[in-house]
Amino acid sequence: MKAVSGKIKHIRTSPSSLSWSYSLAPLASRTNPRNPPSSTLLDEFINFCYRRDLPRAMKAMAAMERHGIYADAITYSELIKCCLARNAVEQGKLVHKHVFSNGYQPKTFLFNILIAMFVKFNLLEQAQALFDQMPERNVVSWTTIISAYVNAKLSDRALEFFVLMLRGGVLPNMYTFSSVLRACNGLVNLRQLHCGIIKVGLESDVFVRSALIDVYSKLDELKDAICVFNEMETKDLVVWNSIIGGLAQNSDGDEALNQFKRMKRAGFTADQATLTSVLRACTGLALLEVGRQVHVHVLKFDVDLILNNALLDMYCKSGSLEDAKSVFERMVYRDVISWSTMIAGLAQNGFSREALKFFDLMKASGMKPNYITILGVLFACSHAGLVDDGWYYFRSMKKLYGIDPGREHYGCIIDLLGRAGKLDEAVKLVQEMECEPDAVTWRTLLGACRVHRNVDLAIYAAKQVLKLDPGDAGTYVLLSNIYANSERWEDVSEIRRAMRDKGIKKAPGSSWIEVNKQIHAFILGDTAHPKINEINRRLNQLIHKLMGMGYVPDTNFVLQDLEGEQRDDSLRYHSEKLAIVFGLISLSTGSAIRIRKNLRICGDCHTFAKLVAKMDCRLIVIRDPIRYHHFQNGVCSCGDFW
DNA sequence: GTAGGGTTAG
Repeated sequence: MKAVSGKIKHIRTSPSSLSWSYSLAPLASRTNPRNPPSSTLLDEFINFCYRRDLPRAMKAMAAMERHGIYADAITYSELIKCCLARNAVEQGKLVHKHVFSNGYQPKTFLFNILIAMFVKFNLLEQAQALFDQMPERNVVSWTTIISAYVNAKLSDRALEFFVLMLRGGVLPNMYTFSSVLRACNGLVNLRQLHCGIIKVGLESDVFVRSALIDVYSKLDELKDAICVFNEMETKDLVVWNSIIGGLAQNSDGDEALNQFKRMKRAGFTADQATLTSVLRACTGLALLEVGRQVHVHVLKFDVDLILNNALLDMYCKSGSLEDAKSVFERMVYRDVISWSTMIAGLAQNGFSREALKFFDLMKASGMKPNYITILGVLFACSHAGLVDDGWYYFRSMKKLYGIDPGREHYGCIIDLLGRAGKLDEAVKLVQEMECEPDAVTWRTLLGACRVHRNVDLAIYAAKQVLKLDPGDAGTYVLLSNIYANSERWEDVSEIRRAMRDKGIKKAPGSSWIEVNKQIHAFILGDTAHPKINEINRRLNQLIHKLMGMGYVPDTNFVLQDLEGEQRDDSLRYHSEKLAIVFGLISLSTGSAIRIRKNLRICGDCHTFAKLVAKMDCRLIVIRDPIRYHHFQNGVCSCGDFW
């Protein structure tokens, strides 16, 4: 009723319902030129429209049509608002038919309203047909149709209409630009649009700016996004959310959190979108404690599905599955993303059986899995070595769920076969894949060769990786180590030369640990951390103690090592060992040590972590780029299979 | 009558 009170406040002062038609008399002047001079039917119709009485208005409309009586565009727009509010699609279509009955041609305004109605009802074809039928189109007509195509993710079509609009000499406004910006599919047309915006003097509009920030960051042009953001004198919440979201989605979690602090200092209160992005930043950095703080604020928006999904993911990716499960259980609504997040989260953390149990529960609840759900399921199978189950899900996904296996699904099965030592079958699958294998596919096979020490196949797979991804430093190092191990020194120097010529350097192994909501970073053989001397002293003592318990540092890890060429002593100072020791020094007795790494963990650090977890009776969680290791009581959740 | 921000994999 909100809209009604705005429109007819002046005629609702009388409490008597009988006075309605009398009071509405001035509105009858909103008559269509086709109408007879005065009409009770029309008065009634107008009355029902403004009272949002859809059934009676529809009846009155039918009666009017029989008598050839029509209302004005404002009245029809009220009726359409009512149809939209009730999602009354059929009634909306009847209004459209009524307006055009007896060959009447409405003005642009009413055309626009009808087009907008069809768009909101998701009837794009009808909207387009009406648009085509218009004798004259203004900026609103064009913007409505462009924005409809943008929302339908038909960017090319949206851009085509934008060009047609310009050719037709219609000047775009801020509504048009905020829509069409979202259709940008490349930097070139984004820059052109940005110039156009400046030319027509719309660059200071907040809607246009937030769209610009969003599109620049989606195209990975963060510098430009930040530039647009910094130039703004007045920012609103959405603009802040755009920049925080852009940073969080581009793996710049640190900066996203910094901007979030600035936003709060500027006096803004976070809403659902802000918190979702902040959680995503925490997820990327595995900041469990900061994430927990955010959780407190999330409670205000209890039923927000997207926000709760982001919370779930944060807990999963911080290795805290118990928290994830309790959030999941408390969620009022769950969608396919909630389920997929849990399944993938459990699988990545090494709880494959539980992941598959969740998949069964999901199906039992009637939820239909999607492409990503199946990836999580296959990931669970591959990381638990469940060959038969993996094949079953892979072979039945098309039939049971109508999902065609993609490259990533093939990758999971190649991984599964490779880990299980079935390298021949894995190679066969690569050859039979319905899609072209990419660098990731070959790297998966290479990983399996590393585990099973198949030198010839490893060399072949590494060469395929380098053909498709010539800048992959890890593969160069691995290949060089394989050659070194086979004493193929000429090949070794060729690889080194290639790396030198191409300027390829391997990123040093780094680990991060959160202590008191602060992130501490360690790199291989670190000397920069303020407590490094104490860490090294404790590390040496610890290694000595562990060796007494039977620990033998594994220095022969040529086919295993992903940290690079360092051997012997440097093995001692792998970044995760430094981070573990720092955790032992800094965290209270018994509390979990959680570490995030940029490279995959090596065999020696894996053994080390198992022993430390046992000796110190605490949980150690190490997250690498692919999966998670939960070390407890001398064993790892990955079952030494990674 | 037409506009901007948030979730699962890789």
